[in-house]
Amino acid sequence: MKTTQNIQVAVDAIVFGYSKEEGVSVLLIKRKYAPFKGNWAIPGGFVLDDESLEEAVERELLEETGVKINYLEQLYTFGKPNRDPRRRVISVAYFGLVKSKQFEKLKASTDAEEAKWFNIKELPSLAFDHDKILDMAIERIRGKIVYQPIGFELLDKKFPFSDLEHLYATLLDRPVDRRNFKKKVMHLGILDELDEKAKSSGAGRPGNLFQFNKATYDKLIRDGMHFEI
Amino acid sequence: MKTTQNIQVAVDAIVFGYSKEEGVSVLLIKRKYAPFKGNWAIPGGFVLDDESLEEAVERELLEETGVKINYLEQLYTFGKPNRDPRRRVISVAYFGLVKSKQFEKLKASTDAEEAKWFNIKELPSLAFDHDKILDMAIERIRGKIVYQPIGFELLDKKFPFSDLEHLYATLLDRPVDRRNFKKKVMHLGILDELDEKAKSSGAGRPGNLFQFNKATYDKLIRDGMHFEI
DNA sequence: ATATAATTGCGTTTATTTTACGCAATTAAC
DNA sequence: GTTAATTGCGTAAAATAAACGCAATTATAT
Repeated sequence: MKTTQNIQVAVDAIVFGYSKEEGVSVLLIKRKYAPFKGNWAIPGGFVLDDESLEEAVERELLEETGVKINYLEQLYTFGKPNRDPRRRVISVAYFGLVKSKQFEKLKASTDAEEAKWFNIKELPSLAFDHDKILDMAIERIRGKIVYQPIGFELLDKKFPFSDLEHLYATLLDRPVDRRNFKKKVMHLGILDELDEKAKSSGAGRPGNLFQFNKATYDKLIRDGMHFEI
Repeated sequence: MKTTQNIQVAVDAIVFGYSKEEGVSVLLIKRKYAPFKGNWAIPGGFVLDDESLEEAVERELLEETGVKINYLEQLYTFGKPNRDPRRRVISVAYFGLVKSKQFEKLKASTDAEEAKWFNIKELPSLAFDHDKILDMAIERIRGKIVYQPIGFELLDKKFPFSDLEHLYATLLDRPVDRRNFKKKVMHLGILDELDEKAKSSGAGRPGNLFQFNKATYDKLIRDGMHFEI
């Protein structure tokens, strides 16, 4: 009742990073081997027989880019018969987030000739059907940030409030009223205001640092709270 | 750089149906073969080398249950190494909807000894990790019905307004104010009110039939409309 | 030192949306 | 004809979101 299948299973990871200077960026690699040698692509690779999909993602990311992700969720599985010119490959795409601090250290290796962050407004065209995958990931992060607290996964553990505001404005690509935004976010009751001040990042009055309180968030969610920005 | 993989790719389909009398139901099959012989399970099977994932879902569903689905979307991919006791299987789960009319005609065959609709409030425990998959599907349909017009895919093409109201109340498992609900839905401008009256389904005053206008919906969405119930 | 520009912190007012609920009209069943 | 069920249309109050004012704090330039 089952014919021997000839399908390979891969994972891909669309990883986003953020900094106030660079905006929202995505991690891409330049392919070292054919097909699409020299083209930019989403990092990823084949799943080993005894590892979970998530383990495969983390392994491939570390191998190809040196990056450790902070948040990972499944995006979509792409399985059209001819998406890879060599053979049938279905690819389970994940979408991941890294914290600001991790943002710089990249070291390409194995299948990747180079790893690099690209601002999501200045993307090259990609190998395979990776353009489509990336589009879907960008749509997902934009859609999700308003009803799930994933924005905090892109910031450092402690951050000035203005960073959060700037992240939302950048990602949603629209102005955010500072006062209403702060009212809304603080009213959720999931941010702890610390006693430390941010080290002056230039001009202006430095404010306190804030920190996302996941335990409180989980508790509130259990009690029926509805997160929305 | 790539070791020969020994992973099988399957698809599963969680199919929901609805009728005013039976409520929201899900289509399950009783397994004819080991493992889990005689257990209820989600319909599905292995993907053939040259078919897309969606084609595989439709083929398996037709084979195992005789049902043709009206709406199909990908749910999640399950890939933990030991979810199938025989060998490594990753399963791409889809979630589908059928219209009320299709609701009755079931004919089990191939791997299925029997196919049957189960109300989502009276579910048996299932083979493999199918309980988890089904939970996720129920969560998805509940979550999605409020921000995407998928409810109409469960009703017949023409339906009395009260059916729509009853569907939302049943699925969301909370009372819906008839007047506010109608105001909200009609204000979206995506339902055509027909001149036909529903044939009296019992007592009370019969109202007009309504019909979802997908063309209008698509146009409004392009113009930035936001569907929400 | 002092003025200037940048940024934070705390408000108020107005508009919009959601929720709660009243009540007459139509129809089938008794 | 009366009753029960259901539809169709509305209004008032409550909650939420949007628009905007302005003083306080701090680094930088003069």
